[in-house]
This record gives sequence, structure tokens and C-alpha cells, in this order.
Amino acid sequence: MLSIELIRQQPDFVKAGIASKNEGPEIVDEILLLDRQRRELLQEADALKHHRNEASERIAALKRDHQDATDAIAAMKDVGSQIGHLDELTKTVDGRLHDLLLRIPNLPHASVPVGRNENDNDVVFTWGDKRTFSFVPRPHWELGESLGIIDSAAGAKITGSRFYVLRGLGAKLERSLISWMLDVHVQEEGYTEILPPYLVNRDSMTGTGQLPKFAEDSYHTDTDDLFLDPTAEVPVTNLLRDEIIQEGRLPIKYVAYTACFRKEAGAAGKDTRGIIRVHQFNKVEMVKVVRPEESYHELDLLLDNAEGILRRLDLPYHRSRMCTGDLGFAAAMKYDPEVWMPGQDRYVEISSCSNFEDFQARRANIRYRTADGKLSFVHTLNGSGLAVGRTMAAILENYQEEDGTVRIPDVLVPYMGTDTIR
RNA sequence: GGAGAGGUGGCUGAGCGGUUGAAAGCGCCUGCCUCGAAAGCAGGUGACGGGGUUCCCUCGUUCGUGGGUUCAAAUCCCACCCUCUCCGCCA
Repeated sequence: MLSIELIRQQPDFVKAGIASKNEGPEIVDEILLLDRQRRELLQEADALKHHRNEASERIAALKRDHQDATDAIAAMKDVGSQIGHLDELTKTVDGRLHDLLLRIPNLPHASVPVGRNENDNDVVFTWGDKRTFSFVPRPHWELGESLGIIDSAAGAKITGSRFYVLRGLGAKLERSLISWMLDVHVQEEGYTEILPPYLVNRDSMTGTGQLPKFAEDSYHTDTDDLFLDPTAEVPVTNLLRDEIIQEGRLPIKYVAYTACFRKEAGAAGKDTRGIIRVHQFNKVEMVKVVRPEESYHELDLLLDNAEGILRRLDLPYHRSRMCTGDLGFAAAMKYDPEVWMPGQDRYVEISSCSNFEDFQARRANIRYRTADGKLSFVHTLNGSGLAVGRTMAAILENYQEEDGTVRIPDVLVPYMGTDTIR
């Protein structure tokens, strides 16, 4: 969330920032109004409480001296109820204010290009040579079906649409990719591996920004109010919720594999074929918690770590810079590496690397203590390294042969125990 | 799921209705001592939110969370959450 001080002091700056994210300015005015009400109520109640505290001290003194205190007690009789009334009002206003603060998006970094939606994003970097095919490359869903490794019908049968089953070397390829990606990030880039719960509580979902605004995107268990994590970002970032980190521990670099669950509300009709947009998918996610002054440098490193996976797999990609309108709710800056899919003749998002600055840290109350003892909010970042199912799709499409077999990228052969899926 | 124990400041841990934001110890910071350090001695040391004449003063809140009782709650009552031990069930 944004600091209330910033909203108070520079409301027009905040309005302009959220407008560039396609959010109306009314929320800022509503916040300012409630903030004013809150402070007025607080002053009134504090004055009464001060009065009560002084009276209590006098009563205590009288009691100690074994003197009669009935008059003093009688005089305070209804002050308590006045305070109770004011506290109740404050609580109502406070709750409403807090809810609005949780619903206001992060402001974009000043350097982010202003734009309305994904059409205004820029490709800022391109890597790799697209392979020239002597035949018409097929999309991964056709390859997956003919090889018998991706079974969408089975997924629909046992669960529903947008679920799929992997079989044989398909299942093994998914598992190999997870292990290999984790190994690269841990062994070569110094991340610490985490295997968190896939179910998270309401506080965790609020801490990273999925709640309260995007509840309809998440799977939820009615009986105990838990959510299926939409990304490992949620459990992993929340490892540090309400923690005070000694500065020397920063930067903290975590990498986690989890299954991810998304309702994909509003995606009806989009990417209906294949395994690009599904309700359950595997992802390896990197999460960083860093000192504020280093967060943009760390974003560059994070991007390089994500794209390094694509380079090791020799998959052509480009990097898309998100405009303000496509940053999402919590990010101040975001880049999406997109992989080339020759079977579909398009680039597909395969990672998303964001700097949230202190937006998540404020919500989740993640702070660090500097050498001179001061407390500040950290900056948080995360990026997929990578979405596993989409990586498998990209491998199938880029490494396919005319006879329908698929070659295994060199780095994965030791994990797969074979160099071809046939 | 059942029974029991417990949740207090950075940590350990007292307090169990009335100057208790909270003893004591540890840790940390400052000063004295020292060539320097340790030891010793003295002092200081939480967070959050208001207000102000804004390197400081002041008020309020804060002892797992939320309610309740009371002039007054860390302290009494209720509910919930979490941790530990034992039992049961179980991949």
C-alpha cells in the first residue's frame, strides 16, 4: 500500500500515478476525507483518555491512603462510555480507511512509459535466432497429443476444462525442468531453495496484494478460509511478514517451486488450446527482499536470472517492458520475457519480473534495521524463473522434428536420461 | 478430534485489578577506566498512531487476537488463533 503521508501531502501526484494505471481519482479523495475524520475522532478520544488516566491516578492515590474515593469514581462514571462511543466510531472509520488503502494500486516508477494496455508495451531486447523450419512447425498441443505426453481430455474428465494430464516423458520433462531450474538458481546464482505450503491464509494473500481486490481470481477453501496460492510469490514473500531483518542479511534471495492455481476469471475464450492458460500450473519463482537503494539494480539481475534459463535452453525470446496500464496492481516496474513459439507464430509470456518497491513491504510489514538502528521498509521483487508448463510448450515447438519427435535440449539430457521424445 | 501446559519488550523471564511500558538477567549503545581490549562502574536502550514552537516536547495505544466486566485490566470473564506434550485417527 501507499503511505498515508504521501497521499496527504501529494494527493495530485498520487491521482496522476493511479490514473496512468487506469484507476479513478475518487479513491484518493475518499481516503483524504476519512483520514481527516479519523484524526479528529482520535484527538477527541485522546483528550478524554488523558482525563481518565489522570483521574485513575488520583483514585489510586486516594485508595492507597485509605481515603474515600466514591466521589471521584462517580465523576468518571460516564467518561468511559463516551470514550467507548468515540472508539467505536474511530474503529469504523479506521476500517474503511484501511480497506481503501489496501485497494489503491502502487504508483508506477517515473521512468515507466505511460500507456493504456498491453498494446502499448515496448519490446526492449531480443535474443536468439529463430530456427528456420523445412516444414510447417506444429503447435505444442498437437505435438503433445501425437506423442501421447499431454492429455487435455483426461484433465477435463477427472477435473474440468483448463486442466491437463502429463504422461510418460511429458511428466518427466516437467519434473526435469523444475529440478534443473532450481539447480541453476541455487547452485549458480546463490538463491536459497524454499518448498512452501500451497495453501495460504488471508493475511498472506493480503500481504502480497492479491486481496482484497482480486478475490474472484483465487481458489478458496470454504471450511477453513485458506487460498490456493496463485504463485509462490505469496507464501515465499510472506515468510518475512511482520519480521524485522538485520541489514546484513539483505539481499535475501529465495527460489521456490510450487504448483499455482488461478481461476483465470475474465480469460474466457483466450488461449483455449494447449497448456498456455490453465487453472493449475507449475512455476519456479524467484523472490528477493532488498535494501531500497538497490532494488532497481536487483531487478536487472533478476531479469538476467530469468532470461538465463531461456538462453541455456537456447530458446529465442524478447523482453517486453510493461507500460503503466499493464503493470498490474502492485508493481512499480515490470518486464515480461516472452518466448518464441514457432508453432503459433507468436511470442508468449514465460516470465514476469517486477519491482514492488515498498508496496508489499508496507502491507506485509517487512522491515529492516540499519546499522544505526533505524527501521525502514524493504523493497520486494519477484520473477518467474520460469513458468514450467510454458517452457515445456516452448521446447516442444522449438525442438520438434518433421517426423513429430522432439529433441531434448542439451542441459536437460542428464535429467531426462534421453535426448529425444518419440 | 480428545486431554493438559503455555503465549509478556531483540532474547530469557517476573508480575496475576490501581504511578507497570512493564522487575531481574542477557544483548545492544554511550561515558569512566585502559596504550588498546576485556572485566568493573555509571547511564541509556521497544513499536505504532495523534498534536505541537518538529534534531525536541507532549498525548494516546500496545503484555497472542477479538469481545466483555470495571472509575481503572498484562492481571478477572468469554470466544478464537498459535506453540509444546500426551492420546486417538491417518498419507
